[in-house]
Amino acid sequence: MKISSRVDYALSCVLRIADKYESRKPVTAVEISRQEKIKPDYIEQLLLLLKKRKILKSFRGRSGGYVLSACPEDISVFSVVKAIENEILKPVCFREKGRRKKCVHFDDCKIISLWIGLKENMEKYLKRKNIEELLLLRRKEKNWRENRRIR
Amino acid sequence: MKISSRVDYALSCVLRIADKYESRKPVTAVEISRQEKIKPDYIEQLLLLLKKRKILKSFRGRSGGYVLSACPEDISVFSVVKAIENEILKPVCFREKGRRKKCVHFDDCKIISLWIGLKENMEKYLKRKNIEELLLLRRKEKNWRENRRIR
DNA sequence: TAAAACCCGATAAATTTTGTCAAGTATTAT
DNA sequence: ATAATACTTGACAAAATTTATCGGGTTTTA
Repeated sequence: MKISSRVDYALSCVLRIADKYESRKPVTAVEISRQEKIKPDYIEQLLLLLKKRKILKSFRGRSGGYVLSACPEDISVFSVVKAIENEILKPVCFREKGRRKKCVHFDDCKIISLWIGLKENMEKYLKRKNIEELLLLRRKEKNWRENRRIR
Repeated sequence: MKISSRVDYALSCVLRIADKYESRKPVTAVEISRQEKIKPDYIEQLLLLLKKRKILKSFRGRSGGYVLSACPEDISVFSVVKAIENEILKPVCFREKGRRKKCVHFDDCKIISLWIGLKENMEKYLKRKNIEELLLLRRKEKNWRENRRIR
């Protein structure tokens, strides 16, 4: 199991836009594209999903682009993941395949409840993490490196 | 993201074998195959992995089969998942692709630490769950259904 | 009014997962 | 002994999913 690259990229995009949150200047897809080395068309897909879920707002026209629709602290990692994937983990019963509609041992199969629990656990974790937190981590490390360089 | 069917099936297998833990009778791949409607060859692959990780022991020959190598309570769901998948979640940095060996923004990219945290969280959850627990859930429900039927 | 940016959907390419098959070796009940 | 039963291994084809690309729009503003 892997985190999909789309989710990972989406998070990068949000972070790039969050970097400019103070200045309130919209960030364009092309700008992010240059920074992240991803084609703008591909980024666009992600930004649109993020916008649909109200994580981003966009301004059109010549000096347009995307901005956060809330402050970094109020945007959870979960909401970003959810915007892209909808379900971070799909609890599927693999015995429902074929012509059968229900799991062979539907009544006494408790495995799916395990995956549902796992999913809830993951969601709880991701809800605790927010964009601000990731931003701070980056900045702290950056400062640390810059201080090191000076000496 | 989905739990792979292999993990799900492996867990079913372990549960089927655990059902017979008291009687100490080995359970054969064909037996499980009939119960779970999966081809025996496919099940074999999973059983072998489980055996390699010491979750199962096997007896060869005419009246052979598989048994648990520990009591159901001492087998965590995590160990089963680990036997099949090795890593429940691979924390990958998607910016390492292409000719570049390292992430474009290696130093200031903290996203991967997020996935590492998520992975640890998932593992913790799965370590708490054991086979006995799943077994009890099944049996409880079964009894409940049977009591209902009698009245 | 042209440039810059957003918007949308279809589809091709790559990767991963899933499942099948074949050809063995080892063990034991009879 | 030996046939039946079960375990062992590896290669590979089919299916599903993910990833990425592309083309053709519309809207807005310097």
